[in-house]
Amino acid sequence: MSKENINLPKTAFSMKANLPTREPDIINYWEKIGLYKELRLANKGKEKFVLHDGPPYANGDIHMGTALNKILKDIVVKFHQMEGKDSVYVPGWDCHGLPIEWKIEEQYKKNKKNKNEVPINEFRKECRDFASKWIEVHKEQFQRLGVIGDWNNYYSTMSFDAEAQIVRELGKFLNEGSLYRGYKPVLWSTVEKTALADAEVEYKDHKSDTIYTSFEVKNSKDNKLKDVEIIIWTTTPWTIPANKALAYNKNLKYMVIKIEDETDYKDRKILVADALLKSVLDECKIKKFSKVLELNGQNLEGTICKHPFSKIGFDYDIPMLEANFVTTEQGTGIVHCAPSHGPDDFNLCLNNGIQAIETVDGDGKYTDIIPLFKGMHIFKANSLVIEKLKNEKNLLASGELIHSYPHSWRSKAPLVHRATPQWFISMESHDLRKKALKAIDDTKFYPKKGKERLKSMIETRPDWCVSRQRVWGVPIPVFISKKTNKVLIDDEVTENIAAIFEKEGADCWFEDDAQKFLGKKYKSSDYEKLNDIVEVWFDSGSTHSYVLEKREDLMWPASMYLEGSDQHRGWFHSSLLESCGTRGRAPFDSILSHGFVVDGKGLKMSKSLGNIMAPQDILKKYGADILRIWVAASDYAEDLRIDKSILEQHAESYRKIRNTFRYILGNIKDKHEKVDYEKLDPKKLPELEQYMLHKLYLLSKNFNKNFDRYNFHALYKDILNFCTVDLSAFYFDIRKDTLYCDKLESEKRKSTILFLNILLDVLLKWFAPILSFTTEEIYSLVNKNGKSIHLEKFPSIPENWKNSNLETKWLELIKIRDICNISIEEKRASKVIGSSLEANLVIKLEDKLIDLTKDVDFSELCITSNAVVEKNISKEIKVETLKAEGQKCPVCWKINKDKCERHPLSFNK
RNA sequence: GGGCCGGUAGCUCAGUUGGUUAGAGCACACCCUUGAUAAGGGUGGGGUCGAAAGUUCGAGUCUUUCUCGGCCCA
Repeated sequence: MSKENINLPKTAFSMKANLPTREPDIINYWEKIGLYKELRLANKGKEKFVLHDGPPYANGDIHMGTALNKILKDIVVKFHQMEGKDSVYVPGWDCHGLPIEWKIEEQYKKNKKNKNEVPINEFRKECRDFASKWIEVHKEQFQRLGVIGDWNNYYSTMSFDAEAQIVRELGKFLNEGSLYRGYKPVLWSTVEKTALADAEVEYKDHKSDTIYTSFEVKNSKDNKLKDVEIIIWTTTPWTIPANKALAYNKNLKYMVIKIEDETDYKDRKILVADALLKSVLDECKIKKFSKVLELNGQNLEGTICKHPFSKIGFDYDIPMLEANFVTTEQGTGIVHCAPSHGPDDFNLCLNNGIQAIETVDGDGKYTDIIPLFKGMHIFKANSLVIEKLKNEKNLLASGELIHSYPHSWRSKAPLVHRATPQWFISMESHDLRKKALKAIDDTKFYPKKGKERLKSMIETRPDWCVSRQRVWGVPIPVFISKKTNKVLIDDEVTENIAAIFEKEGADCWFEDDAQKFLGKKYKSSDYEKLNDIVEVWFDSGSTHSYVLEKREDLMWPASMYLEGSDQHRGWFHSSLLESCGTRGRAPFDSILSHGFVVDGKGLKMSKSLGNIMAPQDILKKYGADILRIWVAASDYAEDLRIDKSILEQHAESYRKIRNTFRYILGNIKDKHEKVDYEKLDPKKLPELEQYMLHKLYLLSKNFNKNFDRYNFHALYKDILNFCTVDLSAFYFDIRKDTLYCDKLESEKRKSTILFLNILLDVLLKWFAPILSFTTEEIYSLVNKNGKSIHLEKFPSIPENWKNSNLETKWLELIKIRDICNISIEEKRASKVIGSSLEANLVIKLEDKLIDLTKDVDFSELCITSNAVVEKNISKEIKVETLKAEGQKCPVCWKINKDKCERHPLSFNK
């Protein structure tokens, strides 16, 4: 029997996807038809959805994290697009900042060039070129992922209009008075007279002087603490003159002992942590003593002490403050705090209203505010401090220690923490914290836990330090009066600077005459021009002002910001503060945050573990659609695992989806007929198709629900399961007989083809935001209109596809079918039959089920040659499988005693 | 070290306010098919719900401790 009498599927849609080579062609196609422009044109005037792109740093190839972020953004944007909104996506890049400065400096090092000898703007130009280069690389890489956006009109934080607007934004804080000058410790090299970033620091061994000294209690809630002396240990005696506080841990136990040795400390009572008592006794060579008192850390609350130099010019109160950074690893369990010389000290003091001040100048010499020591270099001060402590009888012990200590990567000189003048935005002066907390309440978070995370950070964060002593960034546009030392506050000057930057960029700030920026109102000789730059979080935190507000195609506030969960402290945070400070509300209506990409075991990716996966490699091996499936199928609320086997699994699912489409396309012979859903009368279709329409109805309900909650992994799983369970293993399997063996004119076959057309339409659209390439491949196969699947809208499934009664019935039928399958399998296992078409079924049902199934042909449902239903007295469903006897029809392969009813002629040949 | 979040079959995920023998798909095993064919179908095995203790008639779900992992901070 030849095969010309049956309708076998035929399609140009290949089983093998070949995504790595096919996808770039599709990108070219999108480019050719100007897809992004088409999208804007087609949706002009519709309600906008603006996902504002958090700018990645323009430095280095993209990694899995960036790929995840961009794909997730693209999926969200496309969903809203197909929902019927004008869903605009403008990508951007973060360009200023230290990492790029390093890269250029590294190049200098290689070429034996000295940064300090290069004119600043030459250096800045190299930074700019470097960032530009990486923007181009990123653009290619992002587009390769299938991300659709305004790639030709992207934004960057280093464009002239951005630099200008950043100045204006900072000007708003300056003019309202919430931007102020304060002091903050930074790692400082007294040799190079410059601040160093963490990455410029090398740790190596250093010999330090160590001391144990004492702070006498002046006041305490606890009377027993009167005349007790608090002992501290430090490796930087030179910071003692800058001491402002002592820190204790409320969870530690402390001990007061009375020293009885014949020393300066004879009969004095000292306090140390219980856990460190032994080591203190040891180190300070205390032989004879008696225990006086044991107390909990919390009893130290509110205690005020005297400085060990209180009699020689340091007569001020030293409060004891609670801090969890105090440990019992070494020392005494009490930490001496100099807010100008340590980040911990600084933060603790700041939270308790003690400001850092400039105690040491850039050369490393004490400033005038330090009595006794002013003008002295700090590294020479240790011995003097020790001598004075000894004189004051407040030196319990001294020694030396070799330990790991920060050094400059250039000069190799030891570094110190030094309070330097910095610019801060106050959290309180203009209620910034309050406004930001209110804004968080008004924002929707996906997942919900993001809200608490951001909130707790805003609640406790200190004032925002926005200045950096660096080169590659936007200058802080501030002048300080030489006479009064006051900051010049004048809107006109700020605007003048902004206007100049807009025209020529910010470089001119460093080289042009200050008069140019001051205008005619002020004389440049009266003012000092600040040379600090704005920290990059302020740059990117202001994108809403120079991107969302300025561009016609966007809107303020954005519908959504979507970033990794680390951005709760980063971009979400800085954007929120900047916008609340200048506009009183958040620049976003909602925040979607995703977890981090980790390896298959849940460990973070690192070079040392050798578990890094590069998106480039995945694209080469699997293609972007597989990566997109991975994104869609993973729960972004948690960390996302990825490894070879996980990708392999998704590639397997992809094949299932691809074959689902291939089955449809093959049977409709690549000719898609549009179906008018509203005009379709389900009742005119066979029940199986009616039931499948009902399934689509349910699926669409879930689809919408999951989309509303941005639950993509549930949404994807639903459609995937529909393809495998309801289509491949059920509907497709059953309808093969009709499609292959029924006449083309048969109503049943026509209904099947009609349903396949509906399926193609619905599945293509539902999958499009995720499988952007494959759906496009199919779309252009069946539509030669030069359009794109991404210009389509999601189908709206009519209410009359819903048929709950039918569902109840068909769930029963499927239950019976399952039992039939078990029965068939038994016969197959015992080698009575092979194919299910070699079976005849005898199904025994109770009356109720017989009624329900009277018009049902189980041989069709179970793909057997024959099936009869008989009455069963009990409720149990019983199925017997018999070997079908007779002749196999050469067309439909059903076995009949008589000639095949459908194909009687086939036997003659 | 601190704050926050998380750990359910090999994998990706479901498991309402605590309530039958903890589910799905994939993967796996075996079988069938050779008219979706580097496809398709059927059946089946697989989990001490990270660990321990507690509350309860009853805990994957509540509490505590521990452990492992992630992000942020120090």
